[in-house]
Amino acid sequence: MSVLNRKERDRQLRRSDILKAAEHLFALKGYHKTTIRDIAKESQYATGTVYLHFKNKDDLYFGLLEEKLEHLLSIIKEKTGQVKDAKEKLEIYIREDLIFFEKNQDFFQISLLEGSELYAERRIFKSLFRLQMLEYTISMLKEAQEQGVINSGFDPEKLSDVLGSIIKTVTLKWLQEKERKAESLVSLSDTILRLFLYGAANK
Amino acid sequence: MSVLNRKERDRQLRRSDILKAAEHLFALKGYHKTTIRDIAKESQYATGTVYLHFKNKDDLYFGLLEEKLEHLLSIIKEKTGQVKDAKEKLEIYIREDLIFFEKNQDFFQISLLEGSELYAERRIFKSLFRLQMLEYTISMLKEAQEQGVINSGFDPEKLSDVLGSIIKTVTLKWLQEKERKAESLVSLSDTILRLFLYGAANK
DNA sequence: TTTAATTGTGAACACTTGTTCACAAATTAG
DNA sequence: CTAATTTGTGAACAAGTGTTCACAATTAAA
Repeated sequence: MSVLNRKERDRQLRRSDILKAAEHLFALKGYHKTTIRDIAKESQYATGTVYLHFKNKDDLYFGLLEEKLEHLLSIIKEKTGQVKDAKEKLEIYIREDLIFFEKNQDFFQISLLEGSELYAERRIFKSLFRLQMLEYTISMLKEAQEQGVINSGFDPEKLSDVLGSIIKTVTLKWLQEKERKAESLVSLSDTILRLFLYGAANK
Repeated sequence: MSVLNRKERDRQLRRSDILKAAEHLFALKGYHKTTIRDIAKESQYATGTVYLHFKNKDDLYFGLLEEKLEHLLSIIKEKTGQVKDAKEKLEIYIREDLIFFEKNQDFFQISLLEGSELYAERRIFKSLFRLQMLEYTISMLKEAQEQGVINSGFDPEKLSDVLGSIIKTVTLKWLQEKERKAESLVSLSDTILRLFLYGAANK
């Protein structure tokens, strides 16, 4: 049994070596420009070994992406679970997004850039995670509308897209100018909330 | 001379045949999945002929993109040229963007999706057009701040990104649900302006 | 009409890259 | 320690694709 454990553990280690290399390279060069050979080399295995642990390149990339985003959703759900106030919920939602992106900035630098292009046709991503996240965000916004925090004139789905794109845009901008790393990404969450709720107008 | 003209005209016709096919295919399948063979076939020429008119694939794609966006910028500049009021300017800016995207929806369906991924490293796009558009938008927003229409607390560059991303998001959403084509894209410009200026909050 | 120049053609080239597979190495079982 | 099983290896395969080029077809010049 201890043998089986070691075997399994070694297997997991190898898998995780490869995942780590893949994450690093995808982050560095994006999906299209990262080859299986690259990943094998960086993780110091042979090309074929990668296929002992992952079905194919898509599996590797989308598995990674989905894993990360599922994690984000679970964090958000957990943190907002007990909160009743819609505005506070929104605040937490934005903040946790930013904290997560900041923590995983290497990976998301490219993922956010590649944006929707890749996802447009990948079954997994389209069906599984995305819908869940969207569903959660929409329900949160609807709640805010019911509580009178958000104007009911707006379509919640559209609002969800807009909020998501603002977060994405601000994150990308932050990532690109991280030389002057004066401010942390999460420190921008107030700005985003304010912009989303009250707009850019001068009072 | 009339001979020379016919020659040149035929040449332009061929060039435009190819451009048209390219536009159609890029719109349909995106940059990566459109091959020179595809373009040649659709425009009913041989593969090599494409290279008689365009240096390479990049040249074709980015030429097309840049041409379109330069056109958009020129329209915006023209329409806002005589307008003094910052809010009205902003209104026109948004409206003309939407009109343009609606008019060129085939092309932008994919271009917007592919988003920044491709551009990240292409010299031309990075330097030439993008900066001009950004510059114009920023100056417009600064003017709005000076006129007291927009809160000076926000960084104009960030605002420009956010506004751009809202327009992009709403456009993409509209493109994707164009079955229920009840509303035109341009009819959404009020919503965008309102959202951008006053936010989603309930008054 | 014949010759020269231009233009179109698509097969061939060069390269990339995801994936497989026969073989080697290592590990486990007897 | 030997045989059997599992696992790792990287060369080879297959498919795709941007680009070129020798040749053919067409057009212009003489």
